Amino acid sequence: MTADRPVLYPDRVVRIVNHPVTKEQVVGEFRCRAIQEAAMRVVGRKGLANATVQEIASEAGVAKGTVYLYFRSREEIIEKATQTAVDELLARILEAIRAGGPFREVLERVLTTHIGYFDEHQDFFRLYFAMADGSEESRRRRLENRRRHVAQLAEMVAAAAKRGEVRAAEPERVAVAVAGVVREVVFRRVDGKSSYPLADEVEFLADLFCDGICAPRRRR
Amino acid sequence: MTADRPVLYPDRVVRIVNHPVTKEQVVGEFRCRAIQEAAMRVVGRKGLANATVQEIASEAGVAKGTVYLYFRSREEIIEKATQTAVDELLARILEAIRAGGPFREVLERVLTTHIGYFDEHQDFFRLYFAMADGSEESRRRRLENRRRHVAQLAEMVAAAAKRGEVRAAEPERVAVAVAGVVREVVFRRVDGKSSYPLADEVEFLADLFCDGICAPRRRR
Amino acid sequence: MTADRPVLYPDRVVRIVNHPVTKEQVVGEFRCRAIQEAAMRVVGRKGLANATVQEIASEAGVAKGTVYLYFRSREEIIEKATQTAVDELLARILEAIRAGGPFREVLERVLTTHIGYFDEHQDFFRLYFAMADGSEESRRRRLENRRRHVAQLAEMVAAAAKRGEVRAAEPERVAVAVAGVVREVVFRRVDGKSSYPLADEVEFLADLFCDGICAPRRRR
Amino acid sequence: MTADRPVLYPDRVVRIVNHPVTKEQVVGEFRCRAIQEAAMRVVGRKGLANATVQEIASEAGVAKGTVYLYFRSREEIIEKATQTAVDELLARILEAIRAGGPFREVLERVLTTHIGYFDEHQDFFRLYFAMADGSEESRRRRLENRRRHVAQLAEMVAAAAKRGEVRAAEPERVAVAVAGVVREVVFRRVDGKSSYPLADEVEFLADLFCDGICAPRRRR
DNA sequence: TATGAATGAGAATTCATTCAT
DNA sequence: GATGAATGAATTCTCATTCAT
Repeated sequence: MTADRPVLYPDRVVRIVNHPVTKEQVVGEFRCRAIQEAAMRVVGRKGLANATVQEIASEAGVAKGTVYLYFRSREEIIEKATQTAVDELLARILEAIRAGGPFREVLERVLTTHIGYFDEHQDFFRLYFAMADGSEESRRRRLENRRRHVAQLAEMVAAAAKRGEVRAAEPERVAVAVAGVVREVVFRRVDGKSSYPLADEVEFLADLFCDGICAPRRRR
Repeated sequence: MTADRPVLYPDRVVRIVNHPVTKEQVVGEFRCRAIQEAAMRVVGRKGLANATVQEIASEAGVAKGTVYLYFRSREEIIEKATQTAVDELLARILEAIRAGGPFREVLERVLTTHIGYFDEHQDFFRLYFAMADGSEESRRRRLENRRRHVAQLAEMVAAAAKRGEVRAAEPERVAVAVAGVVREVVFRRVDGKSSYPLADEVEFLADLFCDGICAPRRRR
Repeated sequence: MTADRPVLYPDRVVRIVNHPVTKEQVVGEFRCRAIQEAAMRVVGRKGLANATVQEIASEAGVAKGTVYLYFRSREEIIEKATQTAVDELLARILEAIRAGGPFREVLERVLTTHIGYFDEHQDFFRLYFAMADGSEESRRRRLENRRRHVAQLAEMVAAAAKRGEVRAAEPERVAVAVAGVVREVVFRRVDGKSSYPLADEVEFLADLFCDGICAPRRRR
Repeated sequence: MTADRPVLYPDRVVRIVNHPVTKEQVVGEFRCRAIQEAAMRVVGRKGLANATVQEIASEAGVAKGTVYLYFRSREEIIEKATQTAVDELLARILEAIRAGGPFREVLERVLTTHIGYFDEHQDFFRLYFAMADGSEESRRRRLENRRRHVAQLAEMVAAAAKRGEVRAAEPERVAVAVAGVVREVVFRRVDGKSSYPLADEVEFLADLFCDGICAPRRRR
């Protein structure tokens, strides 16, 4: 998990299989991953519109034609690469939520996870934040991801509301706000405009969401 | 000011001139505006990368070549269209800030202005929020607009802090948060995912930023 | 006849007309000439392929549309401009030939006239020497001009042969050689590669054609 | 070596290699050559300005895009095609000069080589004699070729002068004259205006340059 | 399977020509 | 007549995708 080569899949994958995995499958999965990661690095460098299949292939160390053995089209590469990384990100956030604890603690863990993920996988953010320039299908997928993301955050808020830790009203809207703020903060961090330590960033945002800015600081 | 045809310039323009404006100038300005607006609609429909000069021209009701009488390149169309609208948006937000009053009131006015602007000019949001894949110049311009936007919001917060209405700390970070939340909310509104009345949306966000979500609702 | 503005027509034109020339005709001819001269200057500056109608029009001080009142197409402008200048050049050479005298004298006069014409009308040479990139018609015209040119020179040689001043054989081939050498010399002069005084250039070439390079210099 | 398909490279290429040439290299070189030759034929037919990449590609029997696998731009095709052929031509002329012998003999060999080359590669002459309308770089290249050509001829004259075979004065100017005459003669031959046998053409020109036209024919 | 040469649809841009004013 | 805005055909170049080896 170096900064140089984002790993799209969870670090440890437990395979529960009863028939052996053929070498072809292993190689195939390895290629898929390599191409997706290459796509991300290229998009990170050049932007979505300027990421050519040729450059992605070169970056992945394969020939251009090979890419089409694993993906049907350029769009599919982008799509799958995004999806793989989003799934990973949302899985981590979910984990952070499920770990439980007081709301403030959970919120901080979620923010840390989220912002930290982008600190680590800077190449990914261009993909994640690109407006849907692609097909209708692609657009739909992005919206669905957004929905899942908001739903997770809303679950976190709703749970806290049930416990009486936060005002009960409209967890989804709060979730939207959190997502928006994180996006903007990540943008500034990746773009080099801001370089607060992660913990500091998280504390500031947790304060903001918990207490607003009108009240005097309550804790810590 | 229909949704169909965003107007890029202030609604009422008072011309104080003593020498008449030639017809050519008027036609020229009209064409420029028509092309910019067409560009916005096409980008709104197809996304930035898929907006071709041909389609922009058709949308504007002119031939492809005509576009190049008014703009040097596709990039310039996009650039100018974005800039015209951003200038207009930021001018309105600034006005909302300068009108003064208690923080909560100012904040609500700003949110209303901002979100309302995008409600009115839905086509514009893809341009405003697009990652800049283009030239270095284009990238710089976008960052500069972002900077201006945040600076305005920060000024609002700083003024309130001076008056003791909000916690003094770090107006710029608050500004970034506000910008992020508004972006996300606008995205959902334009995308049809959310249809709260504008006033409701504003009140919710104002509450959030003023009091956070941990305290019980304080006012209203 | 300034270097700045080559005049395509003989300096003094004696009109033998019995009905008055209307103002329209005068203006018309003036415009025609202005446009042709402009075309030459532009071609001289930019090359044939890069000389646009717009730039020719601007150079001539008229609007683009006006050009089409006097010429049917860009090609016709180029065609006519070339033709006018070629006619002028050939007329001068003919004059130089017709003035008579010993061969050597006539040859020198012709060379002086020819090379001198291009020294004066440097803009013209690009047109004159351009290979026929245009239509079949245009190609034919150029060949015809070449033929006339060679025929004139051949007449000069033939006359001298008749007088026994030069070897009788094949005046046309000699004429071709003279035309070729002049073209090359002019090219170098205009291109700035060579800057011998005109008289010197002429003397060298006259020596070459009269005596070859094997014999010792005979005269002067 | 048909008139239909000028061969840009020397007829017999002796490859002294100890590692095998890959098939890719061979195919690549073949394509390069095919495209260059196609370019020449198209320029020969349509003129430099009217030779489009599409037509060159079709003539070469490949798709438009293929051309760009081997050349960076239309200009480069033209440039390289010209250069390859010019290098070949000048190499042959140099060989003719270096073979030595009495001036008259060398001159005849050079003229035979030069005119003969264009008799064989008629398509090439439009490229060789075209004015350079293109980039500064392209212009420079053409001048440099011209310079090399003249320098070679001048060397020939200078050597003869040293041996006392010709008047010593100004070999370069003589060289320019020779170049000019050859150009013109080639032009007429290619254009179908003249169809003297090559040997006859050469003898006539050799006579002209050696003895001029005033003296009675001295030899043969 | 892997390759990368070949393809050709499609994009931006230019400019000769037309035509309403 | 004169103008210059408008047009759109034509051109160069790119790049996703295919396919023979």
